[in-house]
Amino acid sequence: MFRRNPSLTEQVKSHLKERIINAEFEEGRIPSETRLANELGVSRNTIRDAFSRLEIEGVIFRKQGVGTFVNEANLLVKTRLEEIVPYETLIREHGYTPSVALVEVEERRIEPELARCLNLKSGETVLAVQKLFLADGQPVIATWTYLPKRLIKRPYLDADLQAPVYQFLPEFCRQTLAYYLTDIVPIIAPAWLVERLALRSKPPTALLSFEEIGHNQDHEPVMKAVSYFRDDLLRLRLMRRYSL
Amino acid sequence: MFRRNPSLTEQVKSHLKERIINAEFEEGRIPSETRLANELGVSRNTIRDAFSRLEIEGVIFRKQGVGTFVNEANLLVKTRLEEIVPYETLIREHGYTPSVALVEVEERRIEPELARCLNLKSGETVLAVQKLFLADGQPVIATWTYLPKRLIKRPYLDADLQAPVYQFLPEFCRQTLAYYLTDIVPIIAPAWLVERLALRSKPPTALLSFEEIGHNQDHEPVMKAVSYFRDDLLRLRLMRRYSL
DNA sequence: CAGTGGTCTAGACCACGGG
DNA sequence: CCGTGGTCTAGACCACTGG
Repeated sequence: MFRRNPSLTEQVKSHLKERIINAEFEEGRIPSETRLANELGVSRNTIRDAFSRLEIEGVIFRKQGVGTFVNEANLLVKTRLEEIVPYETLIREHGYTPSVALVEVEERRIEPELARCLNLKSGETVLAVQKLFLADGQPVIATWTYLPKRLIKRPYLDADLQAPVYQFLPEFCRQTLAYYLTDIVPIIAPAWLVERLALRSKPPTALLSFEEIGHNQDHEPVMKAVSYFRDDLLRLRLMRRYSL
Repeated sequence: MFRRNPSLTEQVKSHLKERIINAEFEEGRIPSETRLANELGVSRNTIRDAFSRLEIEGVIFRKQGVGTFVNEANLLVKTRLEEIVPYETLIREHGYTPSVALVEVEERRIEPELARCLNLKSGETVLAVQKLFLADGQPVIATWTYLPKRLIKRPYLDADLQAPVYQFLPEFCRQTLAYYLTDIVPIIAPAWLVERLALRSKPPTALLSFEEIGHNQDHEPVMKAVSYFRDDLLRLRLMRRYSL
């Protein structure tokens, strides 16, 4: 039934996810682990691994002695903050058509606070990139990305900067982005943001921002990103559970 | 070496966590899975299960072909939003001594929006409870909890309401809180909050709030909670990763 | 090449929930 | 009681990394 690579577990997982999305399971009840193992021709452990991942994602839940079920509540959750997801995907999952605009690219002498975050010396320069993400043409997320000039190993075009950072970094800096450490910070929208995000409610307006330090696989900080969200259009919603 | 119950996996996990906290592993390198399995007298799968959970929590990371390591970066992260944690614990992990004050308890005729969230009829009443959490005596989190009167099966004292909701619900309502669906919303602090949280910066001040609908194990909404955070004292910081 | 983590199997027993 | 998910084992092979 399945090949190897991607792993059996991963194939079983996406197979089940598809059937869940197509609402193929009556009353949200998923067949038992033993039965699925027989049907799909894999061991029960493989089924369990796939179930575990789906459970972590919130797609299903299990009740000992009863069965495994589709988690309908999860359909309301469009965001999984623990995972890095391109903003285009986030926008699409909220039901809009995403697009990106490169607003501004400039080199800057580094500021002390940034130097501290990225372990840089005070003389260095960074590339500061401002992008704007739109949902159905409406601006919803504004981002600033700060990349130390020193890391850039190959010449690039502005168009290259329009791609997500996690694509730019390996290609032009020989760095792989492993994770962000993210601070969630509420702010009062400054004038330039009111304009950029076309905020219409009368000021002051509160906004969510993410302040993120991106780290490579050696746990060294390689970049900083700050994002501002229009929370009226893109609601950050998540599921919080006991224990898992 | 270990008894059953709690599960071997859980015991191995906390055993390792302790050794990690005590910095017993040189250069953050954790012994190989096979070696740990022999040392602790359990199967390699059990070690792997424990490792997986620690990896999800961000405590360790693994590199295929290399080894398993302590994740130092994780020490900066005090919050795991995906999990429900008592605010007292959150405050303690930020290095303060927590305390709670019950500010106000009142019964209210239900508002239309709340009725919709909790699947209530318009005639019903809810118990509205305001609490204030303090860190070293300073107010840092203000919460409102809304509980349908109808659910409360036993008489209670105000003191009972000072305990976390997930303790009150099973005891007085025969309900178990399974998860929250949480919206993260930035707001401008209204006057009562400026006073309650003793905000000193000149207004307007931006604040983070959580709007949460608590669900029981049958996925029915049973309560609503709104929390307001002083983000200057309690920073919401999290680790965002690729894929896991 | 040797050693590490990643995947998978087959089989065993336990704990829980419902009829 | 039976069927469910929860835990655990022993052993196999693969994929990757570093010397």
